[in-house]
Amino acid sequence: MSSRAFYVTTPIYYINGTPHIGHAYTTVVADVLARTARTQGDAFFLTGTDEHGQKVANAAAEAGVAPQAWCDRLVEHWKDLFARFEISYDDWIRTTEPRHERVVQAVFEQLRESGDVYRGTYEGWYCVHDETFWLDSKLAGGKCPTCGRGVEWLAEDDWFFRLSKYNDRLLRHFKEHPQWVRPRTVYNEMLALLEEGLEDFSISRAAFDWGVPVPGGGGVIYVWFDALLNYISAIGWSHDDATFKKFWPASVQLIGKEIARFHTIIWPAVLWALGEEAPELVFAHGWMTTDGQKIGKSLGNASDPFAEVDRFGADSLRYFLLREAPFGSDFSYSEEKIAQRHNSDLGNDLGNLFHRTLAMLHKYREGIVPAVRPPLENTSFDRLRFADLPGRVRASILDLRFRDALEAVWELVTALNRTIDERKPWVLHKENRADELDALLYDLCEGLRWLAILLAPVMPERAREMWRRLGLRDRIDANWDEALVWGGLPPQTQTVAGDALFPRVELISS
RNA sequence: GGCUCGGUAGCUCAGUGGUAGAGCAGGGGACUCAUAAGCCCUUGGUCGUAGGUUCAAAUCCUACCCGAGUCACCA
Repeated sequence: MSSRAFYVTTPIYYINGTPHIGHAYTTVVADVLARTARTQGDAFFLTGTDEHGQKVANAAAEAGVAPQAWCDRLVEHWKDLFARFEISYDDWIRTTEPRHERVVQAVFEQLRESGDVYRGTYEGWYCVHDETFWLDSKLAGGKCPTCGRGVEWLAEDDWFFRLSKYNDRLLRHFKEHPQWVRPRTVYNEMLALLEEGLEDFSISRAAFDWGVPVPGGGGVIYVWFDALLNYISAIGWSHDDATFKKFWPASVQLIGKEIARFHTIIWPAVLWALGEEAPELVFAHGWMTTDGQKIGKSLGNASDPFAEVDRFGADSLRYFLLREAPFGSDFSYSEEKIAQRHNSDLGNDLGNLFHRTLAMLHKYREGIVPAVRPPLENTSFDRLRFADLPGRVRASILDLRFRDALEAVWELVTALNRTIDERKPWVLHKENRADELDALLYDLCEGLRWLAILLAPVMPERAREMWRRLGLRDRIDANWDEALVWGGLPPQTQTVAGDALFPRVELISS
C-alpha cells in the first residue's frame, strides 16, 4: 500500500426497498478494510444511498408519498441496519443532497463543453419498469426480456456520453493493469466487452423528472451517471481540492458483480473525460446463495437481516461473512452454517480460550495480571512464532483475502489453547510453582490482548468486550506496529470475569 | 450458440510439473482450568471423463461431460 490515504467505497444502495443481508455483506467488507487501514494511517470509508430514478419515483407513488419523503423514510432503514452491524462509515452520501447534485451538474457541464457529452436522438423499444432500452432482437415475444412487461416505442432527444472514444484507452488500461479488476473472472468478462467494442450511450431521460436536472433543461440525468459520481462528489471534487487529492484515486471500490460494467468501463471513462484517474482496484464480490439460488428480495428468499443480528449477534455474522468463503466467489448462506461457525470457531476455540484463561487467573491470582520476574522469561509459549502475525493479517486483509487473515489469527488461538494443555497451569498451581504459573498466565493474557486487537476490525463489539474484561483502558484500535509488541499488557491489571463471549446457539434441525 | 470461470476427502476449500493438503463433520485416547469446550491420535480422495506432451501431471495441451457466469445499459 502506498503512503497516500486509504479510500474505500461501497456501492450506494438503491432505495426502492428495504435492505437485505447481501447489502450488509458488501458494507461489512468495506468496514473491515477501513478499520484495518486506520490502524496504519488515514482512511476514508464512504457509503450511502442512490435515491433517483423512475423505480424510486414509482415506489414512492405507490406508497402515496412524494419521492423525497419516500427517500427520507427509507434511508433510515439502511442507516439502522448498518448501525446494527457497527459500520464505521466516515460519510454517508445521498444522491438527493445538494452537495451531490451540484457536482453532477458541474460534471455534466464540463463534459458538454469538452464535447464528451453531446445531443442525439435515442430511438427504440423502452421498458418503463426497467428504465431500459431494448434492441428489437432482444425482445422476448414483443415483451421486455427482463421483466416480461410490455414495451413502448420511444424516440426522444437525449444527451449522450462519448464512451466509444475511450475504448482503446480502456483496453490499454486493462492490459497494463491486469489486477485492477478482481476477481479474474470479472476482469475477463469486462475485457471481452471491450474487445467487442463500445458504443456511446444516453445519459439523460426525458420521460420522467425524478433525477438531477440537466443544466439548461432537457430532462434529468440518467440515474447511473448520477450515481457513479457519488464517489467523487463526497470527497470534494470541484470544491475541496485538498480532500479530493488526498483520497482520489480510491484504493478499493467494492461492488456486486452485477454492476461491474458500470464500474470498470463507464466509470473510468467518465473519470478520464474529467481528467481524473481511474480507481486503483474495483473488486466485484459474489452472491450469497441459498440452495444454490442467489439471495435477493425479488426471489423472496432473503432473510430479515435484523432478525439474523438478533439471533447470532452482529459480530458472529461479520465473522461468518468473512470466514466462510474466499472473498469474490459466491457462497452459500444458511443459519446452520452460521451456527456452526459461531459454536465451533467463536464459542469453542476463541470464547472458551478467553473464558478458561480468565477463570484460571481469577482462581489462582484473584484476576490480577501477574508481574513477571524476570520479565517474559521462563515461559513455554513460543511468541516469536507470532512476531510477523500482525503484518500477515494486515497484508491479507488489505489484499481482500479475509479468510486467509482469519485463519492466520486462529493459529494464535490454537497455539494458546495448546499451551494451556501442555503447561497445565492447574498442576503448576498445585505444586506451588508460582513463577512458572505467573509467566504462563501473563503470556496467555497477553495473547488474548493480541487477539482483541487483531480481531477488532472484524468483530468490533466482542473485541471491545474482551478489551474491557482484560482491564485495558487505552485504545484497542491503536497502530498495530506500536500496540502489537509482546509484553504490552501492563502487570497488575485487574481483569473482569464474566459470561461466555459467544454463548452456544442451538442448531436448527429441520 | 460464442466467450469466461470452476469440477480435489461426507461438507467448505488450499494446492498450477516432482511421492495428494487444511478446517469442519466422523472414530479413538489422555486430561480437567473452561461454554461436555480444549488437547493428542485417527478413518477418508483412482484430484469430472478420455486421450496426449513429459523422466515425471491435480498441475501443461486436446476433446467431451457437468455446474456457474456473461453476451451493451438488471444497485
